[in-house]
Amino acid sequence: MLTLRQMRYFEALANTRHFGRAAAMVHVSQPALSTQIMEMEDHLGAQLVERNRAGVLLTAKGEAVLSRIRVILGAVDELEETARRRSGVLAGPIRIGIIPTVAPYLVPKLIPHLRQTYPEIEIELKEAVTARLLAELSDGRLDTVIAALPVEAENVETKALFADRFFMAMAKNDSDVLTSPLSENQVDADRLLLLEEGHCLRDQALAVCSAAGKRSLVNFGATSMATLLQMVSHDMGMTLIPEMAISSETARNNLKIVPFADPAPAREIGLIWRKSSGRAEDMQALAAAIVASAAGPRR
Amino acid sequence: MLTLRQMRYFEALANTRHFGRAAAMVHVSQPALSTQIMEMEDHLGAQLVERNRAGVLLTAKGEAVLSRIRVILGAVDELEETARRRSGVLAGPIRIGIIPTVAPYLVPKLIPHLRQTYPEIEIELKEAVTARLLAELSDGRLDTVIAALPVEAENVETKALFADRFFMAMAKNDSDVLTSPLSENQVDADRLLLLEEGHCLRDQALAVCSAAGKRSLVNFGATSMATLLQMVSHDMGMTLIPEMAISSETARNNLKIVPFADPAPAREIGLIWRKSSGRAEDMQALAAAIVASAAGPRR
DNA sequence: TTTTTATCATTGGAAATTCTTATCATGCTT
DNA sequence: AAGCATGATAAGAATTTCCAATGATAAAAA
Repeated sequence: MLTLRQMRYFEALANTRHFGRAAAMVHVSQPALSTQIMEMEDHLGAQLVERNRAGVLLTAKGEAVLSRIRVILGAVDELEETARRRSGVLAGPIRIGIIPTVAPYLVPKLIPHLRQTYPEIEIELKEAVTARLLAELSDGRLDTVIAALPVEAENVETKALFADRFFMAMAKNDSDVLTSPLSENQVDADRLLLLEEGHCLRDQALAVCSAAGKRSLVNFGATSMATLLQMVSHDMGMTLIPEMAISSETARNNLKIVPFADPAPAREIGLIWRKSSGRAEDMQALAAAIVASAAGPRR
Repeated sequence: MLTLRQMRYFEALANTRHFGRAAAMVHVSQPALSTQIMEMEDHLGAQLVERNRAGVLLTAKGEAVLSRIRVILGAVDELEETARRRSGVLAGPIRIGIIPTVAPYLVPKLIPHLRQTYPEIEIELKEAVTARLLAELSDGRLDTVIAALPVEAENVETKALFADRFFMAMAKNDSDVLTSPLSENQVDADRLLLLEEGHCLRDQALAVCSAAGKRSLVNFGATSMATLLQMVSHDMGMTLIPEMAISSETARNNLKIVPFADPAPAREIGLIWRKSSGRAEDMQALAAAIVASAAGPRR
């Protein structure tokens, strides 16, 4: 069996062209190195070096083998270095899944914050609906998921991060005159616009407006909050908007934001990871970073 | 210390996602594999796999390590295969040096002959004057040299291949009328054309014509036999031509070839290799191939 | 609940590999 | 011929790797 040890010895031998000095270079006795070189030649079925009084020469085949060995040893060094360099909290790769009704508002604050706090972090992001994210979490393609709690998943741990209150968004010139603060049963379910199937916010909106039974007029199913609010600003209806989306989505739209009466309905955003991941420390740090970047710039 | 064994075990584990099956795949017990994986994680200072009842998951770092490991193992396989594939007489790489007054006449016959007889041979050729070839032979950049004997070199073995008689070449319309066969002192040293310094044929020509002391008229020093005979055919003088060069060099030139009286002067072509090369078998085979291809097509 | 099952970790001692020291063999140098 | 430098060989010690048996744990079944 060919070993890295043999390759390292062989490279030393090729560099020094001398068994004794090569042995010293790899901190081993000369017979030990001799033996390994011989075993290597034996295993490869070829003479790699020529033994002379005046030192050692590589055969043509030895040269060919040497150049391949150098490539291999280089790759091994790289492997060791990259694997080892990253250690500590949130250092190295982490794969995060985020639901679409959170991602656009959280990511622009979270990522820079993480990069600054944990310079060695390597973030990979995935945006999808909760069910898909949980599936990927479960088979190991994600390390953690940011979604609305509660979630149905096994073998996971969960940490609540913050509550995200709901508001009602409608066109500034909407003819409906609603008392502010709003009470939940004032909402006309026929005018309620929703995200497409699968988004948890869709279900939450229906629950809040106690309209699960009724058929919503615009059953179009928007693919994103931005699209949804675009529709709202064209007075096609109204929708529930989570607090964290307000500042970025109302800046450029013709929208009026109406609060609900206390206790305001809200969703709870949480962090989810596999119990078996052994990354509790990373997860606590990540949770803190999320809370900080979601809350920080708000004030 | 990271080992190939650990990498092989890890790859099996990544493929099977199961310690027991991975262990079976590499023909080892499960604890043995477990231990190696743990040592690897320890050494790299990073968790590579996540242990679950429902199998095994790779961490993000584990995935990164895996892809590098696959590259490394692939390179090792290639190394083993290419090194081992070639074995047997004159199979694999051989670096041959040939002097310029032999190469153009021998190589076109020798190379096809070798390729046919030893299909796995990989020939690398170098053409240079004897001194340079012997230097490269001595420091291992060549495996063998084809040159005129005797040579001054240490730690080498030598095998005489064949004698190569000298003839005198002159322009067909040369005004000198020489008796044929020629005796050596008939040559007018002032008309003798020579190769440049360093070619053994230059010294041999001077020796044959016993003109070492005299200054040759055309001290131009041609760089090759072809050039030299070009000059001869333009009636700029005459020169010594070795027998092996005659057929190809006279075909297109306006030359007259005059033999010497017996015993005709000749050079001896031989094969030279390092005593320590351990390739005596290859060398005997090569010698036979050279004799066969130099003599064969002559009759 | 308790039991069973599946899975990976741990332990203890055997087997194998690898190492060191001492010595040998060889060919060059003196 | 003796001395020197170099790599090979030998014998036993140290280290690594392995296996078989067992433990620990959590999910699945009873």
